[in-house]
Amino acid sequence: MTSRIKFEDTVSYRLAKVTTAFRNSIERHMSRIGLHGGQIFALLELWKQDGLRQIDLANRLSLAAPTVNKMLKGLIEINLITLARQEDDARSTRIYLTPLAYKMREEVEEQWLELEQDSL
Amino acid sequence: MTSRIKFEDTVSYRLAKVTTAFRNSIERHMSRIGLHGGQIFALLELWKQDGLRQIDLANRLSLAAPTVNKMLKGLIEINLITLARQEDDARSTRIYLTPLAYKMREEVEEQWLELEQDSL
DNA sequence: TTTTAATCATTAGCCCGCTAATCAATAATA
DNA sequence: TATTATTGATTAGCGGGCTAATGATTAAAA
Repeated sequence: MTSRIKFEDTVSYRLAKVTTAFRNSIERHMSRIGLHGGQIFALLELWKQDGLRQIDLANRLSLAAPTVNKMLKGLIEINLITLARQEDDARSTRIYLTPLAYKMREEVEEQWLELEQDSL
Repeated sequence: MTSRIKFEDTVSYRLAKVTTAFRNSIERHMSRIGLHGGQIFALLELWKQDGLRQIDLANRLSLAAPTVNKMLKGLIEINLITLARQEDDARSTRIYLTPLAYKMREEVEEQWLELEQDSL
């Protein structure tokens, strides 16, 4: 007879449950202002520093390059960022927030605080 | 001047970081035995009780029906489950583990324990 | 200088979540 | 009984994560 783990009693199991629930919570809150969960984090970084390259953003968010690339397309779609190729290095593109993105900061902060309440 | 949140200092922000890191960790561990992160949880439930309907599994995992449906296709693909239509109710299908799925339990438990170590 | 290596962005394709919409079958009601 | 509502599975489509593979550009090395 092999040892049987009670998965439900493990930290990992509970953590896994929490993660999905929390991701849903972010999505629910941010959808109220027309955003998706992941997009917030890109905006946070760009509010701190505009004009990042994709690779910089990927590093700061600890995400893979294609993940960021796809996310940026979504942000361009809803008019929150623009991409501009660099003249000094034709490989990279720089990411710039639109005026709309700066305006949205307050709304995001509101939802973030509500999320914070729910999370506790 | 509007109040500016330091997102990095919020619980939600840190929790969000943890969620992605943890999901990656599950994926990394389970990929060693040819599984994906989400598939584990379906197996856990079916080890507890075989022959569930899709809707039952969805409820127990707190997942949407299409999510489960898609996941099951992946599990069929790697020969871990089979689906069988019910004769008493032609709407539902019952999910049955294959012998291979029962054999894999030990491997999964091993990886789960390693994951547990990493999570702490 | 020419070749090679490293860097950045991108595409393709997969898993894991979701919602909305559809279809078939069953249950409930008029 | 005939109609209507509910249920279960499925499809389509999207966001958000990943790896692998390409292509273009730049940097480094021979």
